[in-house]
Amino acid sequence: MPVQDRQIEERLAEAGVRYTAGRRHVVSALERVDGPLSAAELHLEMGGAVPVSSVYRTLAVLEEAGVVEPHHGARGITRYEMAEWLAGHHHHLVCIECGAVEDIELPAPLEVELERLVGQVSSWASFSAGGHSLEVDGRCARCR
Amino acid sequence: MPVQDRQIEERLAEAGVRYTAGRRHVVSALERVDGPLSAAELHLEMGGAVPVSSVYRTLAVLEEAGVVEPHHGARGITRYEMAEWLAGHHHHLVCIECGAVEDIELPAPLEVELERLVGQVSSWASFSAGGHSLEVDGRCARCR
DNA sequence: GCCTATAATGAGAATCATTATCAACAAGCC
DNA sequence: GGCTTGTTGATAATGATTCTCATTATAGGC
Ligand SMILES: [Mn+2]
Ligand SMILES: [Mn+2]
Ligand SMILES: [Zn+2]
Ligand SMILES: [Zn+2]
Repeated sequence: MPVQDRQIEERLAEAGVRYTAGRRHVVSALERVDGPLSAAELHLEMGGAVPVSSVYRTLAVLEEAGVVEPHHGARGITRYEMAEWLAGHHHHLVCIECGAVEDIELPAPLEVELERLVGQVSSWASFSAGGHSLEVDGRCARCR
Repeated sequence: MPVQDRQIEERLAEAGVRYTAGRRHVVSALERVDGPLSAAELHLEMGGAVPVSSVYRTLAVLEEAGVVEPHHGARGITRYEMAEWLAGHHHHLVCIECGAVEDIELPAPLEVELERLVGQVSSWASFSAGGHSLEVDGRCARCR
């Protein structure tokens, strides 16, 4: 029961929902993989332990509580990953062939620069900026 | 018939498809608006002149030919905009409230830096990079 | 202009991800 | 144990997108 799990439990308590076995399953699957997963992919990753309809509802609950974040990809597929306050800030390599998403981290100096720019350009556009994400698309090692 | 249209005609010819009236309608609607549009939104924008099923097919043809590019948003909705070689390279401010997407341009120096980083981190990940896009999410002026 | 081959269109059916329902179930509390 | 309320899971409904196929338009060849 790592620190993370305590924080998640707490966050769900604040949201007024229980941290049930099914929800723990989904969280632990998301923690174990390295990029965002769709409901169907999660269902498989858990060996069918949690039915698809429950995966969807669980993801909605976790998103509402701020534990996971959605990522909208090709073919109308939404994948989820642990929220940034749990997984750390990062960006994505997206394969235009198979849709796989890989996490990447930028070197701190560029990240700082980006952060500064985002604030600047946002205020100029009267836009209240929350997060940001750099998406690089191309072909993954398997799809070359 | 602006320069753009010549280039598009040429590109479609290379792709071995015709630049028909319906396809011209869709292109001109996308050129006239200021953010990416979905198939349904395009259908409306054109006053129903092109049936929805044809809009979808047309967008697929235009994407295949590299004339338009998809943008994947919430609720499984895909919106299209003119490709970068026609509209210019830019990034996006995405409103988490109403879904509106606004185009932004980064200052050249940061763009150069980004480009360099994208190439670097991609080769390290055995990833063949195509384009990249920085998405900033937050609340637009209207939704504050 | 007319013919023919081929590309494109449009109405509707089919598909697929997601969401809503609702009856059965589990947890917390007295 | 009963009671209350949150949770689950099978299934139906929804909505965006894709497919099908009969019809129509277009480009050449004559
Ligand atoms: Mn990620
Ligand atoms: Mn744009
Ligand atoms: Zn791939
Ligand atoms: Zn807005």
